[in-house]
Amino acid sequence: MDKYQEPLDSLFHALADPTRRAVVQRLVEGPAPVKELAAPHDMALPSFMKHISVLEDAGLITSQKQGRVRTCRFNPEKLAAAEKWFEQQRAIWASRFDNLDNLLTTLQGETDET
Amino acid sequence: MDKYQEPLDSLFHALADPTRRAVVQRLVEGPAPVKELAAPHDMALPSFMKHISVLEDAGLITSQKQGRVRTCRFNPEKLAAAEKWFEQQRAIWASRFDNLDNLLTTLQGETDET
DNA sequence: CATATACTTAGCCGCATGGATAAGTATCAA
DNA sequence: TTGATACTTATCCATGCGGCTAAGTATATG
Repeated sequence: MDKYQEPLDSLFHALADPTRRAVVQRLVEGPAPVKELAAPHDMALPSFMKHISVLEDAGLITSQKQGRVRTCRFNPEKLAAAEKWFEQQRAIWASRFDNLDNLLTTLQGETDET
Repeated sequence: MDKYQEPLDSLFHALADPTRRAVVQRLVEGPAPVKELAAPHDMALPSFMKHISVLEDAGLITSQKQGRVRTCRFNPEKLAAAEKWFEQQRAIWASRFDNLDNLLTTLQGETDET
């Protein structure tokens, strides 16, 4: 049983960590071996490898091993899926005044306080 | 001590759950009371309220109480911050062939296998 | 062949998360 | 003023997460 049924779950979970976002930010500039990726992070290697696994399971990166060295690469497809979700929400939000009912309830709400 | 020092941490964490994304998707269409938001989700109210708190702490939504009813609204600012991060990564990725070194190491890598 | 390198596997730990129930509070409706 | 409604607070529980160490494996390098 996978924990994340929906792809966006694992995707956003993977991005909800500064170490993992830093790895992605490094890999969009080009591929790198695990050792190089791990260097800036003050953390034991097995701990760091878990982050790599999370990113790989989410589909944000791929990796292959040659000899002793595992090289990681960024995979742009999944990021696009996330961006798509954002754009959909933004589009609906932008069209929220398309009918008068919405406009009225919104204006009403804006006169309230907590 | 907050768990998430960086705003993107709490933001992506908040979005890494289908219940919470569904709430956001509902709220981009307009404000709604907690009871209405909770209705589609087969979950006890206190459990659901935790999701609302997570979204509010992340800054994705706001809420105010009038009488017995707490009304929730979408807040677009934080979503924009996330979108900005995505765009930055996409921009760097798009410019990865700007120098020959990157191109060569990439072409080299594409002939490998796992 | 011996040693260093680059992971990999296994197991442990404390805290956070996502769910639950039970009981409390405040407001509105009859 | 009684009762229903809409949360709220408190507490509990199982699981997951992010870190650790210790030990193992496989591949260069001297």
